[in-house]
This record gives sequence, C-alpha cells and structure tokens, in this order.
Amino acid sequence: MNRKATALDVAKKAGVSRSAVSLVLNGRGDGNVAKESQDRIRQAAEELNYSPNAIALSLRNQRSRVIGILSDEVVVSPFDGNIIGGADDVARARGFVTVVMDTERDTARDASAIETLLDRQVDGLMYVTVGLKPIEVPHGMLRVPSVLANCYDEHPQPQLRHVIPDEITGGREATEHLLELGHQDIALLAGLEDSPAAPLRVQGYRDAHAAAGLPVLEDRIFMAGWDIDAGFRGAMKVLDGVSPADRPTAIMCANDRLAVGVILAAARLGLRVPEDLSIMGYDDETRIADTMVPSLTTMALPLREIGRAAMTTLLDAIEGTGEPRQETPIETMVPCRLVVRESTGPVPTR
Amino acid sequence: MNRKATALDVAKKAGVSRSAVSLVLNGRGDGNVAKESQDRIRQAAEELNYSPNAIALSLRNQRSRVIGILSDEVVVSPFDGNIIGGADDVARARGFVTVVMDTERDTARDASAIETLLDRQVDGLMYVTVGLKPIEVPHGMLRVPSVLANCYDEHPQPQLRHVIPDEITGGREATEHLLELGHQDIALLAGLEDSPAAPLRVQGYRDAHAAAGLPVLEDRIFMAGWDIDAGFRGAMKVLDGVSPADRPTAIMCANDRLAVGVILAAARLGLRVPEDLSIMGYDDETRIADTMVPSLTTMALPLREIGRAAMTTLLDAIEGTGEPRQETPIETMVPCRLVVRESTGPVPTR
DNA sequence: TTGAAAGCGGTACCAG
DNA sequence: CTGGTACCGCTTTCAA
Repeated sequence: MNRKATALDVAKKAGVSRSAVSLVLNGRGDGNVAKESQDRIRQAAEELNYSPNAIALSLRNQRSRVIGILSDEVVVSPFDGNIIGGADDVARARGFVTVVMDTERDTARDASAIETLLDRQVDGLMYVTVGLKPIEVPHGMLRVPSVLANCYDEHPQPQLRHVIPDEITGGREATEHLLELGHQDIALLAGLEDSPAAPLRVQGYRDAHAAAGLPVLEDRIFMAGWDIDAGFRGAMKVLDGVSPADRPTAIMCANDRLAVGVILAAARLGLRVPEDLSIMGYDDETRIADTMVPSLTTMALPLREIGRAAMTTLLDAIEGTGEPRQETPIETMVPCRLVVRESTGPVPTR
Repeated sequence: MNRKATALDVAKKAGVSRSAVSLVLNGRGDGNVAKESQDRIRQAAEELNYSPNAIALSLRNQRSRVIGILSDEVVVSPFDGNIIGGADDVARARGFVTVVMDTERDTARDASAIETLLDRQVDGLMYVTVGLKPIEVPHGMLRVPSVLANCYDEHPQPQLRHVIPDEITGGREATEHLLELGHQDIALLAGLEDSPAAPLRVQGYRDAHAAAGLPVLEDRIFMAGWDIDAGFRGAMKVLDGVSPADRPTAIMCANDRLAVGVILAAARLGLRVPEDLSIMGYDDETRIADTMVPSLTTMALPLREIGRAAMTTLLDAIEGTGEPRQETPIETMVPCRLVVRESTGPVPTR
C-alpha cells in the first residue's frame, strides 16, 4: 500500500524540474526540453510506474473526463442495462469514463446524487431510466452539458436533448408483421397507462390497421399490465372457451413477459404456437425472447443504440467542435428492430 | 452555468478568513472562532449556497468518501443488481457514496477501471459479479481496502474477504421442502458446470437425500443449462412419454428460468402444477418467480444482504474502529431463503 | 480569537 | 531550453 509516485519523484530521479516532466509527458516536450532530458524523464516515469493524479488534474483543469450517469433503477432492475453499456462504449472510445449512480427510483435522491457528481467535476451528466418516461429534470443538470436517455422533459420548453425509442413505429411495424402473415384479427395486450410507451405502441397498432384499410376492433385491445400473470389472464380472457372462429389468430403483446404469459395460456389450452395462434412480443429481452419455447418474434428495443446516441450527443456538446453543431435536435428517435423467431406464423386456414 | 461559491467567497462575505470558514463549517468553531463570527459565516454560506469542492477535499485529505464498485456485468445483465442496491444502502447510511463501473465481462478492462477509480482516490473497492464465481483479483485492489461480493479469490492464500450465498444449504433446504411434501422421486435440472453454484446446489440436494436416508438416483440429475429452453428440454426428457409411475413427482431447478421451461413443458403435456408435478425454482428473480403462472416456489438468493454485508465489512475495514476487529473472517456466507408459492404441493397419491 | 502560510499533485506562464 | 512560481480549493498548523 505504498504511495504512488508523483511528478516530483520523477523530476528528481531524472534530475530535472517538475515543469519539464509535465511538458514531456504531455507531448509538448519537443522544442521545449532537450532530447536527452526527455529520454531520462520518460524512463524515470516508466520505472516509477508514474501516472498523474487524476484528482489533482481535475482540480487544476476544472474538468475530469468523467461522465456521470444517473439512473432511476437501471442498475438494480433487470431491464435496460444495455443503454448504459452503449453509452459507456462511446465514452471510452472517446477517452472518457462513466460512473453510475442509481437512486432506486427515489427521485428525492436525484438532487443530492447530482450534487455529488457535480462536486466531483464530472464534465457531463446523463439521466437514464428503465422504460420510456417523462421526468422532472433535476436542477443541477443544467449546470453542465447533459442529456436524457430513454426519458424526456415534458415541460413546454425542454432544456435538454433526449434520445428515445420510436415506439409508434415499433408498434406499427410489429402489427404489420402480423398483417403480412395474413392475420386480420389481432388482439393487443397493451401494458398499462403507467408508461407512455403503452399508448404509443397502441397508436402504432392503430396506424398499421388504418394503413391496411382494416378496422380496429376496440374490444380486442386490453390494458393488461406488464407481467407474465397479466399476459396469462389476458390470453385466457380472449381464448378460453371461445370458438376457433371467434378467436383472434394472433396476439400482440406490449412486452415479452406478457408474451410468456400468453404462451403459457396457449399451452394450457392446447393451442399450438404459431400454428393455431401467433404471438408477438416486444423488447427482445435477453435470454427470454431468444430462449422461450417457442422463441419469441419480437420488436427489439434499440437499447445500446440509445445509449450510444445519447452519449455521442453529450460528448459533442462537451467537446464543442469548431462549428457550433447546433444541428442535433432536442429529440432523437431511434427505430426499433423486428426480430422474427418462432412464435409467429401464417394465419391458420379455417 | 456560473461558478460555484468557494470558501474564500464565504470568508469575504462574512468578513473573516478562509480558515475561520473551514473551522466553523466543520463543527470545530467553538473555542476557536467568536460566536458572532460563526453566525455570520454560517449565514454567508447559506446565502451563497456554499458546499465544499469535493475534488479539493480529496486532494487535501487523501480520501474521498467514495467507494468504487467494479462489476463484471451486473449493470448490463438482468441479474443480481440488488447486490449493488444493498451495498449502496449501507454506504449511504454511513456517509459514503458509491460509483459503479461495469466492464461487461471484459476482464482485460479490470485493471484500467481500477486504476481509474484509484486515481480518483476511492477509499475502497468492491468487486461484484453476476452469479457466484472465482475471479482473478486485479492487482490494484490490494492497494486500498477491498472486498468481493458474490465472487471469491480461489488462490491458496486469498488476500481479500468475500461474501457469498450459502449455496449448499440453499440446495439442501430446497430439496427438504420437497421431501417434506412427501416427494421421494425428485429430478434435478442442475444448471451447468460453468458456474460453481451448480455443483454446490447439487451437493445440497445430495445432502438432503442423505439426511433423509434416501438414495440419490443419479440418472435423475441433469446438467441442463440455465435458460428456459434448457428447462423445457430437460423436462420433456424426464416427462414426455413416461408413465406416471415412472415419472418424478417433483422437479427441482437450479434457477427460475429453468423452472419456467419446465412449467411450459408440463402445460404442453397436460400435467397440472402442482397437482401432478411440483416444480421448484431457485433465485427468486423479481417479476418472474412471483408473476409466473403458477407462481414459483423458489430459493431466494440473498442479494441485498450480500451487498450489505460486503459493504459493511469494507467500511469497517476503512474506518478501522478502535479495536482491530480482525474478527471478520475471510469468507462470509449468507443463507438463502425459501419462498413458498404455488408451484409446489403434496406428492400426488397414486 | 484570528489570519497567514504551507501543502495536497499538477499545469502553465515567465523570467533567466 | 530550463527551473521557479502562481494557482486550483481546502484544511491545518502556527504565530500574532
């Protein structure tokens, strides 16, 4: 546990001054320091295993090359971690590091967490949430360049840029996939109004029907919830004791967990998936959608892309390229991606 | 975006020196600074919304009250996030903050992540993994007080303390639950050797049988994998086309996802759970075990407890209480907890 | 009771 | 080309 070498140690060892060390190790040696001193310095640094003290650097430069990521519950919950993964990819590639703080959905902790981060001289801030949602932007975020990922400021004059998935298009394309397979009677288990994603996906479902010139059967839409049991109950309501002719031929779900519940219900009722019933998920949850039996056709949330786009936006703002690239709009929508697997198939012929 | 107030600003406003400000705001004003100066200082600090610069503090004090948490993939994966949640609870309660860095399972990044953290003067380090596993302790971790959560150093002379779940007892108690319900023929879908948790849970299964004076049927144990499809396939192998008399009456799974697969298979085969077949999970995954249909009886991993215990151990080491409480052993095992839900029931009468 | 000054580890300016 | 010095913001010692 002995102390790390400082610039002074290196200077002594090389027989020069601290300033020389600083210059050389920062690549501005040429033209300022004699070649041979440079070599001695570099060697001394090497031997002492010297690396500059980041704290001292931050204090001096008033910047840290650290990006603070504030999460509502991304760390603790099973969802959406890849947003942070994507953000970190970009940050590292550009020479920044990210540190994450998770408030476990206690927004009362937002302000203090941000204060902590700010006190540590983070160069920028990202707020990331589990599931698309409006947030109250903590005040401190306006003090440094900041960005919102998977969430947005719903006030009339939003200050911060945000990056979110394009849920309407996602809902539409999911529905279109089913339509193209010949399904005309598609039930929709639509999550819950507690998330703005639900109505947006429903909107996509409506749009797809409209574009296909098909009526939307209102009693086929259920605000069900988000979990397996909700999917199960919803499916039972639509399928149990209903004659094949009156049954939807496909069920579209607002997430993969609902789809799991639906498949469970179908299995219990002796319906084959996808021969008798097609089932569509949403999210493409790792190790659920791909390992389900049958595996789920689903609309993948572009989590890593969201993280990447958000971090790119943020770092561009921080590093402020020459031209003021004010081009980046307040809102960036990243498209979802259809993943076709086994749970959907052609409409059964009756 | 204007600059924060410094101690000097406060001093000026209050008409005193910086030192006075420091003393008063750190509670050592009495006996050193005149009462009325104290009041003026406190008021000035208030008005200026002053809070000390954490960077300067760290530089000065050589400590930061920050704990660095290095995760293999806890942030990005859907699992085990609550270890970090529990750790953070304890840290905050004791006046520390945690920052998390996730390497996404790229151990080549361990060293540099730790270097980054160390350069930022973290007072301690925690390494946390998804799933119990042995790790190569990154060298830098020995330079500050450190602890391992959900992982361990398998070298002969481990340097660091670790906190892990008691998997053997977990496996045993899960089996005992089934035994107590009268099951005597219990199949085991046991995960994969890629995790040390698998053989430990198997060991528990064996121990329970031994304690009950029951033979272990070796061909009832399958190293299946960890995902839904593996559970499905494993269950089909044990159940499909097998006469009720030759069928196990219960299937114990090494995690909840396997149990989901087994339930799927049972549903497809027309077996009722738990009337015809009891199914036991492991992990108690949030929003899976509790929302499954039927909901899963399972052995809950004590994730928050692990995080809490690990952080407590770490902070005790850092704050070094008077007596050198060397009591804390190298290994702390936290018991798992049986959660009884709907998927297990009495053995069927034949 | 108060304030001046040193020092934590760097960087950058400037005189030599 | 080189080394001395001021400064980033704070704590702490010490002399007044």
